[in-house]
Amino acid sequence: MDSVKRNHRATIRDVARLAGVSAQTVSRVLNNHPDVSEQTRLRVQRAIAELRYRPNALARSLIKQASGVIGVVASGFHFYGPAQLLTGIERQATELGWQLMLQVATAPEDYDRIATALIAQQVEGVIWAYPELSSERERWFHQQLRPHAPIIFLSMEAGPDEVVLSVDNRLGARLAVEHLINRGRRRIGLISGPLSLWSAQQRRLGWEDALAAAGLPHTERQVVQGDWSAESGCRGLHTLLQQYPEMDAVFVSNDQMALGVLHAAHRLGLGVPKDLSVVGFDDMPESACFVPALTTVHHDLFALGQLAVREIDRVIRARRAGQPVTITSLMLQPYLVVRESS
Amino acid sequence: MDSVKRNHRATIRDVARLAGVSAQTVSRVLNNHPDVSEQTRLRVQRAIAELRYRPNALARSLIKQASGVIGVVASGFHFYGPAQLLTGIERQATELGWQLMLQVATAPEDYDRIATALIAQQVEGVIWAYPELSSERERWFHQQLRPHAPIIFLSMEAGPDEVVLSVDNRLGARLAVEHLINRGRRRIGLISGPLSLWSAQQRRLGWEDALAAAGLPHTERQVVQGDWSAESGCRGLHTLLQQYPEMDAVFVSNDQMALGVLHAAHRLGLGVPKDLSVVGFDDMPESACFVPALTTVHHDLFALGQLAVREIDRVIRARRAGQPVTITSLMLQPYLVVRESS
DNA sequence: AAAAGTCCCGTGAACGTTAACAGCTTAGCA
DNA sequence: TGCTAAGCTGTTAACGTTCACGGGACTTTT
Repeated sequence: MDSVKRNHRATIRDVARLAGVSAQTVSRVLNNHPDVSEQTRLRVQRAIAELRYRPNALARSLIKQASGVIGVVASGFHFYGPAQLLTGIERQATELGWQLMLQVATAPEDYDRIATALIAQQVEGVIWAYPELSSERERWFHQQLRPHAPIIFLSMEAGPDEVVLSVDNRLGARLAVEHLINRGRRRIGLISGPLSLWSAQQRRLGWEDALAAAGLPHTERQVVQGDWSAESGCRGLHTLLQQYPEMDAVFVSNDQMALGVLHAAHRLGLGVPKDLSVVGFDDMPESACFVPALTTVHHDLFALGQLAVREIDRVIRARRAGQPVTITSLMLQPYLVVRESS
Repeated sequence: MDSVKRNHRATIRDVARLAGVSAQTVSRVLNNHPDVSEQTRLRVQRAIAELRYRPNALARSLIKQASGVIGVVASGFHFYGPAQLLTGIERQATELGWQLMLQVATAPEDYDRIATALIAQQVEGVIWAYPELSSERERWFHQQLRPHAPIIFLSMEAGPDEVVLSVDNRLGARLAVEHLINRGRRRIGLISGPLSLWSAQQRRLGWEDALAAAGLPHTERQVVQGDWSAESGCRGLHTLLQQYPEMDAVFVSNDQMALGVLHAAHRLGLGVPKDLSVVGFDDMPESACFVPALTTVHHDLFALGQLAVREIDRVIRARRAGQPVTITSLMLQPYLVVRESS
């Protein structure tokens, strides 16, 4: 008798049958089209409720040629910066009604898998927040992803025809190091992040800028490369003190590594800031609670994430409407927060 | 002449036409079906490459009645625990070939929006990692989400017919407090997380367990509620010292708040562990670098996330095959890591 | 030499929704 | 009275893929 299969989700046709109307009319009710009489609308809504009908976004995407999904390529959740970025992206995306398809990259080898997945899922735009620095990147993206969906890159080198939103890492680093110089420090070390990443490289350049502007030397023995983790900051300080024993201040490329530096200094009996000044980068909320409280560079990655979504949203809407858009690259300005460690 | 629209993605039919075969044959090549001659396979693959054809996962999902997507409901990226969980989930999901549709909940008011979105996107399973403690939860889920997709809950109270994977927070807290008691401390305070969350409540119960087992009192003045942030730990210690001045040790419900406690103690001139022992919960990598290094409870949320994906994968596969599955709730055992702060 | 099996390939329908169009009714107007 | 417009509803086709089925060519078996 009952031709509806058990355990089968109700479709728009089931609703139509129950309400005694056509599928098209149900569709009109679902999409708030005006051309439906109040009486029919109510009947349809009752049928929807009774059958617990839920629209199928996949079918809708297929016919509409618009999935309502944007892809996000992130580098993980471990560190403060990426996490803040994701938070901003997520917040703005749900506010504008976009769904997020999340992809985590750990190395350039993941690019192919990620691009394939995003294209298959018909994402309408991509926010690429894996800040790798590679010469092949541009060629690759143009071939693969770009023909299918617009991309906005975050925190990387701007190439031609690419839109990149970022924080001015170089400026931030310069501010940090200038501050150390103003406090009378002259022998300033650097614990950098992985130099394959644009942000790490920019922060290093900012450190060089400040030293050069003050006529101070910057040599390889003043630099150690970490991996953003506290533990690497800890090791970094030990190595740095061996390479560069006369150091009286250190600029650390993120707050988590700076925490390791504070720890190591404490262990070694070095007073901060008396014997060694320390400045970090990120201004995580925890940094105010370090012992001693950390001087650091503040940047608003939450805002950057939000902005990225708003921009991709603009591009996508314009595309749908067949209008041309221009969005341009942009850099947010960071600033220094002075606390006890300098 | 050329009937293919400009800017239009190639479809399986375009490939078929170019290769001189039917769409079905192209489909067979794409899905590695055996019944294709080597010669045809090559012709099709050449056509795919030439047209830069990419399969449309939405169309495939629609006909296959299987989206290959699982929904993840998270509480954000700010704190160590949730971030670890997400990392484990993401890693295992890509390993098993699942796509992730990410939803962030900040309050129970978000449930409706999130469930609607996940159902619309035809997720085949849901990992619910927003650890809220609410009596209405069960009723709600049975009505809404359960009929559409299996759910695994993480870190919450197990109800009937619900599968919950979690860490034994209560045990972890008991271990921490027993350790403090073994070190001779008798007046042990608690800085808890938001008590609307199951994990925070469990940790509080573990603290009570240990005190009760040792015949020690536990009163309201020994407790302060924080919000997981370092800053709230800082404030928490101040409040707690006012309410409970004779305190000689404190169990802090997560490491980030413990950082705030260490900071506040340092500011107040309290020696840790001499005047005040501190034990945290989480064992974030940074905790080993706190000043002093933090004694804390280690739990493996990465493994928990992986496990959750493996279990939902099992359930989904069984469902597809029409087989019954039983998965059962489970608790991972945490352990104590003793460092300098106790 | 017929029957059966294997290999390879194509046809038509279906998944759940919406776009485009057509058609019917009623109202308004000259 | 006839004409136009407005309001509401239904029909058909389409989105891009796969499933179920059928069938031809060739090989093997009896």
